[in-house]
Amino acid sequence: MARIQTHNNSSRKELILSKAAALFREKGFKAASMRHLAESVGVEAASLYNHIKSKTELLHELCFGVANRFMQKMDEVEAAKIPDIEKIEDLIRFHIYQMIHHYEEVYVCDREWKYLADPYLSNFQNQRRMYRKRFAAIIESGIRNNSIKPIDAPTAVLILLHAIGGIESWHRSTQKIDADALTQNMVTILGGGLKPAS
Amino acid sequence: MARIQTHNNSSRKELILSKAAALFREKGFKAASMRHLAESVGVEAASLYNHIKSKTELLHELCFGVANRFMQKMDEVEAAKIPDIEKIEDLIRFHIYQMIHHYEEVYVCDREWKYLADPYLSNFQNQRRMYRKRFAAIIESGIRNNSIKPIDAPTAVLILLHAIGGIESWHRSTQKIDADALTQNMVTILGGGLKPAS
DNA sequence: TTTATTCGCTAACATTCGTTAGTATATTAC
DNA sequence: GTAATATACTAACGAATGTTAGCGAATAAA
Repeated sequence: MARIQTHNNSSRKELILSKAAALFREKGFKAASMRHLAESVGVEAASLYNHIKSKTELLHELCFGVANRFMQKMDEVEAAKIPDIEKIEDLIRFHIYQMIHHYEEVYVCDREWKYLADPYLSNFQNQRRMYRKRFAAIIESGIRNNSIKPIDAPTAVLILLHAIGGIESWHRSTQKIDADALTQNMVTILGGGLKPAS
Repeated sequence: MARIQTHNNSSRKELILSKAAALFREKGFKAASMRHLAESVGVEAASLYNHIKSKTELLHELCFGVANRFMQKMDEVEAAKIPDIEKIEDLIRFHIYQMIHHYEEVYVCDREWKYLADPYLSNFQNQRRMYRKRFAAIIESGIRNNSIKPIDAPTAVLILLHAIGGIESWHRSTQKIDADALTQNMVTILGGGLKPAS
């Protein structure tokens, strides 16, 4: 019937993407149907295909959009001339920030990537593995110069990343503390577990 | 055609349950079909219904089986006469043990519970909320007697539980350290983040 | 104003889904 | 041996899925 946005506004697809992120997060990728998505966009299901190629394409774009942001941050942090422990806290803060301010996409990227189709799936898994390796390398560097407790670095990375993923629960919580306080608490607990007893 | 187990062996359903856990974990509840499950049991899809009521019933039983084990452990820990910090480490070790030795069910309980049908869904969410409250209460008690750093207890619980959920990645890892070392590392990092600077 | 393009719609498609009905066979109980 | 029960099978159902085809109206370009 009526077009919702003017023609020259190319952000129609971006609206679909953001609605898709919310829907995939709420229902899960498999349980979210194109008809649901269409409804939340305010359009019939078939009309979506004037803007997108397929349901999976939506997942591709969401996942790699998020992944690229994290990779870019990792580049910056690696290049920075600051102590290792600060690099880690910087990364933790970035993760938390992303989780809070781009909740839906980050969550989808975190929990629904396994439904990616295969050229993309392997690519994504490689990027993920690489990211964790680079994170672990920073921790190992910190261990060598005694600014970090001697622990198994891959295990530490695993703990950090999943702990941050838990903000999901905070996000849904009714009586939530404010974002800054949350960040500070997480850095205290997670960072505190890394620093050697002084 | 041929029955796979003898009649008086009542564990046919348990086989289905354990195959379901593995399948739900691998594919996700929605993406796992009864025909896939049947294949992995070695039977036609319709035959499953001689043993189970529905697909959702499988999820119920998996989720509440796990949830009940954790609730029972919490009862024990609360009743024990040991310092708060030891209670917490005890719980952490229990979580890790469960995650390692009952991986598939625990994972499914953790990540797929949202597909429970509604009398069960609310029930499950309540139990979950209650469990976290009781966990947080132990932390708060520890804070009051100065054996734990003054932090936001609900946030700490959230971090702990999700960090442990990350063992999922360890489980899939090719070059994994052994389970005891993993446990020790996690207790060091997570416990270390809680103890006050001395 | 005419022409081309964008973007909505309805209708329909082939698959896949969970599940039921009805039947046959093998085991157990008597 | 006979009756009863447990459990496997084949066939089929209605519903929901992602997606395509084709059409009409609105916008942009000429």
